[in-house]
Amino acid sequence: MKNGTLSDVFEELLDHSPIFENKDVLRSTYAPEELPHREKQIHNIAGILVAALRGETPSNILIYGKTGTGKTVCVKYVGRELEGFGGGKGNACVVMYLNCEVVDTQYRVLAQLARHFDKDIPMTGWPTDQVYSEFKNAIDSEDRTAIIILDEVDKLVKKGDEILYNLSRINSELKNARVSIIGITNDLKFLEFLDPRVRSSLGEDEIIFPPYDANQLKDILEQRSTTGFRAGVLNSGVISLCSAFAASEHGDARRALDLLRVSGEIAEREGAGNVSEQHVKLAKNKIELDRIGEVIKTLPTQSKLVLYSAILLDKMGAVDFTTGEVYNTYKKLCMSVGIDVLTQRRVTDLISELDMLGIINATVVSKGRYGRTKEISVSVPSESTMSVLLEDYRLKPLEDYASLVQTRLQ
DNA sequence: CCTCCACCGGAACGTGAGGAGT
DNA sequence: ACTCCTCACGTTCCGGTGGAGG
Repeated sequence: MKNGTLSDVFEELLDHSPIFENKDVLRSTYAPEELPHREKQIHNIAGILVAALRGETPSNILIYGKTGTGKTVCVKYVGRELEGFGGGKGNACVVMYLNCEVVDTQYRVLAQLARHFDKDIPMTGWPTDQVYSEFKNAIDSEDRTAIIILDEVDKLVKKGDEILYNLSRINSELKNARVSIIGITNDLKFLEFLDPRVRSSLGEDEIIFPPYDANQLKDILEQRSTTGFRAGVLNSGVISLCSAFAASEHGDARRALDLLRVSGEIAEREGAGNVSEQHVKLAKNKIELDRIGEVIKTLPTQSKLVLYSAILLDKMGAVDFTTGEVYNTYKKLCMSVGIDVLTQRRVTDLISELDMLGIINATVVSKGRYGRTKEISVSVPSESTMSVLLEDYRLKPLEDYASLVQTRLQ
């Protein structure tokens, strides 16, 4: 009987999410039919790529823009349309998308491209030349235009720009097919590191994607929310608030969408019938906390110890404490963990770094007769931060220490 | 008004890892 | 295999300082 009721619950939740109609729409990876405020850029790209439909070689394109400005989604969109259109008109177009953060070497890029034409290329073992000619033959076997999209192309260049050089010259070795390259990057300085020959050929055309402003973000969120959420669950100010938060950062649409989706998730978990501005604030907090947690996890051990000392002091009831106090507890911690003790000079630097990251608050104050120091307070929740810190195996011995403080408090 | 605390923070230097060049 | 260079991380040394208390 119990099982029966439980599966009813699953059934209920599966079929009728009270909040979401289709959550995938609210992910930044989803490609919608319409891309608001990118008409100009899409038009530009299409204008360049249309040459492919006439059987000519389109110019290579370099696309700039910060994260979350819609570069990838726009290029993919134009690519899809082009492929579909070209098939109907008899001028075949092949669009290949590669994310260079994943495929980050010459060999892998070529192998991936060749596999697109159903070639069997082993993960490793072949000489790169052979993979190159395999790809060349495959592509040249028909009269067609191939468009290669290299996303995050700056990642590829870090390991040598030979591949870009080869690809940009491949047209002179082909008889039937034509190749054009679209590079996408968010690193504006990346061109400087490039071989001049590659630079001029890759950057025949350049398109810039500016960040979105709050109103544009609002349009994007509104458009997605109509299919993403059930009708009427969003309170009136929710979308404005999400876009305002995201716009005040970098105009990052990815952030805005995350914020909206997480707000919905929180509302859903609460069992609320609709999403309120309060949920957005909670979501902003959650996202921020996740970010901070990530930062803390990747801190160097010494910084973790310093932070741990600060949290201990905080838990012992001190509201503000000084560099000296932190340093003293830090020294004790180092002893009990068996890690070298750094000098106070160095620790002040670490404290400043933690301050910069927004994990602690440190301001210099003068206490007159009693010297001049930094007043420090912790600005993250101590319990959860402590457990994140204890995940580090080098800090394991401190678990006892933590419970010791706990008992002393009682 | 002067003193003097308890630290701040700049400068120069040491060290070892990792990359480029040859 | 070798040197050379850079870079991050730390140390040593030390001049500097806001303001409570005398």
